[in-house]
Amino acid sequence: MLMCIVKSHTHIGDRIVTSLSDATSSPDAARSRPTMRHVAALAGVGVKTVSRVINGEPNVSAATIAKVNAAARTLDYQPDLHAGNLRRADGRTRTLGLLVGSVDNPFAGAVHRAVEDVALSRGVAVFASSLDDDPDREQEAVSAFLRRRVDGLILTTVSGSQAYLAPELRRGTPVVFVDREPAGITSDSVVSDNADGAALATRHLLERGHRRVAYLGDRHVIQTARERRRGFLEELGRAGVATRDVPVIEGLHDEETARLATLELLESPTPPTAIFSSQNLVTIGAIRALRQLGRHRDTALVGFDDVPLADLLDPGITVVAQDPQRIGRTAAERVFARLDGDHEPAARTIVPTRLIERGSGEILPRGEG
Amino acid sequence: MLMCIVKSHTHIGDRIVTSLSDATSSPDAARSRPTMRHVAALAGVGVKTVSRVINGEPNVSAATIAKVNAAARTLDYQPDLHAGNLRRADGRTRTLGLLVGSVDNPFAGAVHRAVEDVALSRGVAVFASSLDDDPDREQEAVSAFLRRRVDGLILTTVSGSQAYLAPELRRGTPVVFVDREPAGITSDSVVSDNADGAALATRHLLERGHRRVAYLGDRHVIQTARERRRGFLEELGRAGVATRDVPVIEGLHDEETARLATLELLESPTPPTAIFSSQNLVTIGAIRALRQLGRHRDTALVGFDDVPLADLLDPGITVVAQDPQRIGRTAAERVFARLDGDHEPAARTIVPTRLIERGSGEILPRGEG
DNA sequence: ACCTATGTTGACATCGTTGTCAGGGTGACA
DNA sequence: TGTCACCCTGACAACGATGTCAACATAGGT
Repeated sequence: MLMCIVKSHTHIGDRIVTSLSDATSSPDAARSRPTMRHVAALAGVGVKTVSRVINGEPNVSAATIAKVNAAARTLDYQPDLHAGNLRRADGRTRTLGLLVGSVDNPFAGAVHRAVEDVALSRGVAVFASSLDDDPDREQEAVSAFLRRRVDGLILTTVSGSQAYLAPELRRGTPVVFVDREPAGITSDSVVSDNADGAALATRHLLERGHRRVAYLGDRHVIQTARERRRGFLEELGRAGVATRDVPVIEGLHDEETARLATLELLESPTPPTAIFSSQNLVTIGAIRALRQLGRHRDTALVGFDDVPLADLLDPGITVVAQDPQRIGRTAAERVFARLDGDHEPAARTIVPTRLIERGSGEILPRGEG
Repeated sequence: MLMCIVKSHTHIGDRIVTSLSDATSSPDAARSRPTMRHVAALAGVGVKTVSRVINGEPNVSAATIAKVNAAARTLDYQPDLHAGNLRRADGRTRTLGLLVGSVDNPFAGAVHRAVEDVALSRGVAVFASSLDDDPDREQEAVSAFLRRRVDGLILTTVSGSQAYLAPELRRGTPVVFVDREPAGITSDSVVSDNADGAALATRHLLERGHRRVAYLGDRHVIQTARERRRGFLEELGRAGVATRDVPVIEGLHDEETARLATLELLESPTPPTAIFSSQNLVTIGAIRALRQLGRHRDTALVGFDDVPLADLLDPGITVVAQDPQRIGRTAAERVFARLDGDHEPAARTIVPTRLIERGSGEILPRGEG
């Protein structure tokens, strides 16, 4: 039982015959990946018919469907999605590119998971990459996504301008910015209300009588970091606190830099009675410093973005929690809405933040506690 | 300035002329994605020459390179990686499929990040999916990866057998199993020594005099859960503890089920003096239950797999930590080694675990503390 | 028996790219 | 001046699939 495949060429009369031994047992056949032509040959039908069966198109007889399916199963045939896409009318790769801060950050993990869930329900696979707040990585990740012809992009960005995406947007590729808003370009975005959340946290501390409140922030290039700083300072201003002497420490991007900065802050001549930390890793660094100096029970702390197990610490960590799950879901839904033909103007979706009181934010200023 | 593209057909003398208006300004041109033909036409060279420039092939004059690059930039041309792959000799998509427990689990996040780092250094993009310990999801995720022709697979699995991957393995696709070992098939795997780690945790508790030690485990279908249970029970056996009355609770898969099971356990007539929880979410659930009943200072707890902020809790949570970062890195390196032609027999790489004492595991049995 | 409507099927061009190959230009050397 | 080698270049087929279209078989109506 020898199976032959005839590849016809355009030159009339010129034919090349490629013979394969029995596809079910020969190592040769097993080594190369079966194509539709192999399935067609084994089933004794044309390739187009195989295509019809694989894609569930109508007008194929039941007997033919059975033959083709049997052949496909025998050969362990897997259609090549990308080859199909080359010719397919809609040109969709059923693939999405997701760029987050870092895939091992809990916030990003939650966003990712939500995006995946929406994508999965539509048979779309997700490329995930970590930004690491590096503009070069941003460029390379986006470029890698586009070279792979993703149907849509969900991006956390850090470079000064995303204008480089303008041509791609014009071609109709949906781009949704998450967590941080884009610059130099207009497109959908899904973000927390950073300034408002920061103001909320700040007001919470002010209401408890704190006047020396310190700000621990991420690098200034990061849009949300600027927003949170703004919300913090504006709230102080509204309360009539002179912002000149307020300790504003920026450029913190991981636990360790945050811990060291907090140590320095607490050991200064006039340490703050309360701290607002503007990011989850910074919050953790601040907690470590407070513990290290035994000051965690007399220095108030409110963090922006929730921290794992924050409720199990003593005191529990009061935070302005974002809703990463909802951010991710909403972003994915926007991408798919665009793919489904939504041509509304670009919209900014603001996902509310929520203050969760757990103890650390309710500590009163020293001398009044 | 009108740019024309001539598509020659095979029929001699039959030519179709497609005219595009100026590609730099017309909305028409901007809407469709530029191909090599567009770039070639604008640069006034052949497509193959464009291909050479884009891929950095040698033997192209400096002047031509400049012309092509200028045209590519003007049109914002992005090569289609998948179209190229169709013809390219090695057939590599520079893409990898990663299946983890859930992308929002900290263990999985760390594995993912490590895989990404290795992949990025080789220009390979990563598809990430969540397994959710659902055999159907496993099948669908693998199938989705294969239809997209990933170069390699890194898989956490849950179905009873991975024999369905045999044909794919025969075709030479590298498959590396992480965290859990495969069944029904032989391929590379990178895992923690689960039985050994569990025994380590158990011994730690036994050495401190505990005799009523409870086991809180994940679902029995999960290979690592079985291994950890085995290590636990074997260590009890070695210490001469009768395993008949040992509370072994299985089937816990999230914080809440673990919390409820722990509550029930602690409220039984003869509660354990120590708990071994075999997974990070289960550990967290157990912590919550212990706190809830105020028993966290008199009931010892050792968890398998580290928990975020475990060192900041009071007491700190003693764990047998895995090294997810190393597991991910090693798995990715194995995939690339296979792709680079390594044909050694399949190997199981065991990444050591490490007991981290933080307090909860050093609590002595009641009446002796 | 004849025509038409409908269902089934496969040949062929095509998607965007790369491999092959052959043709032409240039410079070195005899 | 002729030969040869080398560099540059582009026409063409091919990769694995789908869209188009025409051919054919079958059934139904006259």
